[in-house]
Amino acid sequence: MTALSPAAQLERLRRGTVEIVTEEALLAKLAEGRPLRVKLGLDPTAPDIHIGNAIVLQKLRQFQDLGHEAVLIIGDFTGLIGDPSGKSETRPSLTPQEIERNAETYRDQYSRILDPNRTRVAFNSQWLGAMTFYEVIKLASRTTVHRILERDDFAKRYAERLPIHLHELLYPLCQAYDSVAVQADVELGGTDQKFNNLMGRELQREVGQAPQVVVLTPLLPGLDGVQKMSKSLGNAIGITDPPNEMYGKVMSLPDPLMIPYFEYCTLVPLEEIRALEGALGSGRAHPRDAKRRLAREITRRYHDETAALAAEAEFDRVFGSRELPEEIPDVTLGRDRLRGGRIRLARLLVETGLADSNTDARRLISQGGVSLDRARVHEDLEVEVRDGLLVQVGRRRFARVRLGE
RNA sequence: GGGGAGGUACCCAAGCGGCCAAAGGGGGCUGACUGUAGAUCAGCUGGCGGAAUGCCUUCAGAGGUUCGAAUCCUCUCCUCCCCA
Repeated sequence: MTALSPAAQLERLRRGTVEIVTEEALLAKLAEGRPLRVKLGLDPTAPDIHIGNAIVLQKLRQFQDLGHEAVLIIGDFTGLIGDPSGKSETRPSLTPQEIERNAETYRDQYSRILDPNRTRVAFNSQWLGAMTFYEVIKLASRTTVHRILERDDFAKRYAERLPIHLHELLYPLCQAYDSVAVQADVELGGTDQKFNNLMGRELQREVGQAPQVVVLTPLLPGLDGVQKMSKSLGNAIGITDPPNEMYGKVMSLPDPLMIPYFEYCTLVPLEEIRALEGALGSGRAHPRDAKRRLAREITRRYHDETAALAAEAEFDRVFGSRELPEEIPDVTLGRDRLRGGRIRLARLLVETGLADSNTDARRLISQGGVSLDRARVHEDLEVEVRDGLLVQVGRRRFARVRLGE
């Protein structure tokens, strides 16, 4: 256990959270002087962590560093039933083999942030799948429809007369039951999990357990600046993204997102962030420079200083002075694709994967987005292909042609 | 069980017999400019085709009416509302 006093621990844990229900309760639990069991529920889909869900994982890591115990709950059972969010598609059912295989993947992925030696991974099918229908009904009797409909996404869908499937109403209960099953002292989650986590408190109280403390972390807006970061929305920065991509994605953030990103995704001291915010507001700081720093900080956090600086240099080269990137992917082109060493340009773009279809390729050409060996080509003509030909689409997609057999 | 309203491209949403590959918005892509892949402005945004008033696929699914259907009819699946 840490030598830190309960108050000092609370002080640390509070940072970067939106709400703790309640701080008094957390303080009391910390004062018990035992390792607390901190629960975090995760989606059962393939784990691809982005810097948004990394926020809550980092909070969990902090608990670990203070000597507490992390329990990751993979919602394989809840995920198997269907879709709780209403928006996304019904999830594909996972076979037991897939679940088994995922167990390893989860450990591997999450150990990038968590301390693997202090992390327990559990699948909720273990207890939820074992329940009899009788037990399910008994569980359901612990709450009321009105209570469940208070959850804002249900309330909203109800008001808008959008479909709400019966089993979706059971989701909060399932998740709450997870807390009962592992006897959680604390449950972490994004602010969108507030209702479910609070339900855990209530259910624990119902069955005679001490109610868990709920710690809520902010949801990070995605690259579009509107929706929350999510891999499926294509607005995410993955923590395993290569440095160049990570740096570039940060640079593409809308300006107003810089401050929240500094706050949630970097270790820059709060006072410094406030100062920067003020400087930006008064025009004393240049937004581009602030964003460069942000991109460096984030890239450094998931890679290292060297990689961050290299990514910055690369970014300046390609987008600032519009020079060639350091590495250009080779694309092998079979000689059988050529006619007398030549090929129609649109075909070449498709063959090299720079365009989705012939029509797409033509579109790009006519819009002036295509260059061969740095020279713009405006017409879809037959072009001479030699080994090493540089094909470019837009500012950031390159391919070096390698002639194969 | 009865009655009513709906299911349109990546998303939202118009269209309600030909002028519909299908308005508009979002998203995406390209260009200009710049402070970056930010902001702004402009263009593009099913596929095949050198091109065409050309061909193919698409308006929940399957049939049908018609010279011609996203648009009309029948059945099926799905959603919402009202009544029971």
